[in-house]
Amino acid sequence: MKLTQREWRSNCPINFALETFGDLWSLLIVRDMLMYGKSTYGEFQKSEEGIATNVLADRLVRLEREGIITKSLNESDRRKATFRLTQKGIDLLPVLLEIILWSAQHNSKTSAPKEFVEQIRNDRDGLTAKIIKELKSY
Amino acid sequence: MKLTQREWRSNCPINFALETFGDLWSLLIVRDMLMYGKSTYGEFQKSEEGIATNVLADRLVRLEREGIITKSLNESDRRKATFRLTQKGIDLLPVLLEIILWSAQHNSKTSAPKEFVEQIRNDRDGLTAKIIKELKSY
DNA sequence: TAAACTTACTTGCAATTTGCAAGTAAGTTT
DNA sequence: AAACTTACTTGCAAATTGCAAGTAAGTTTA
Repeated sequence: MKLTQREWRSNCPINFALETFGDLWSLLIVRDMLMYGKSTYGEFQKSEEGIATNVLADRLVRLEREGIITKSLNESDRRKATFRLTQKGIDLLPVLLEIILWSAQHNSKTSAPKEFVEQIRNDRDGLTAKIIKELKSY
Repeated sequence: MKLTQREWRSNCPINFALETFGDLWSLLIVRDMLMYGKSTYGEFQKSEEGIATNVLADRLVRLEREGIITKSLNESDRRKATFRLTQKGIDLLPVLLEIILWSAQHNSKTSAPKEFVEQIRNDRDGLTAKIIKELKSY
């Protein structure tokens, strides 16, 4: 019965991740939530990279399906949904931090602040705790 | 003059990475090279995920263009090219390790060996040094 | 030495995804 | 009530993906 059974290309952990968020946009949404506290469709759409409306809608649906975010109604404005990271989503922070380090090393035009990069290197745990604390305060 | 100037959606480090390897296949190739010492087209093609021939060819060209791998002729069999990771490619190891940790946590069917996951957690530097040493011995 | 085999792609094609921009329905503000 | 805002949806063309056959170059075998 294939109705609810998802096929995986392999059980390799790298492949699992790629099948979960291996596209040009998903991690940008996670970034916006983890780093900038964004939580609505309109906020994500305003990001500099300029995601298309249909792709944004699609990715939010996917990320919710993958258990990385949850979607709830905004009570003060019922046109809006509020998206929040699950623990599974928050657990992507170390991945993002390593990606930032890699990019800072290899992209001469990176907008990653030097102090931020140094902090990832020198106080990973402190920074992680700070980001998560800020996240929970939104 | 736009001939050699590449347009980036933004200078954000996450975006830089996604524009470099944000697809379903690129990191699988890097995995095969870092973890399994694969170095030829045929070896990559045999991976369990079953990449299409045209996509594999395309990704190898891209990874080379991005400076993550280099391609050289195999002198003992001139039909084959040998691909090797550059330092930029090797520097993706910490990203891969964090992805493995994340997946091990969130994929109940992961094929990542428990001892390997424990080693990532307990001796990151030792493991990194070991993988790189093995890499250079291929 | 020629035939058979292997290797790394290339090609043809259909399905799917992406990106642009206009459209739409529901909700809020004026 | 009209105007505006929000979150999508839609139409469409271009790009990408995946399947599988095809092709050229190189190697092995008889």
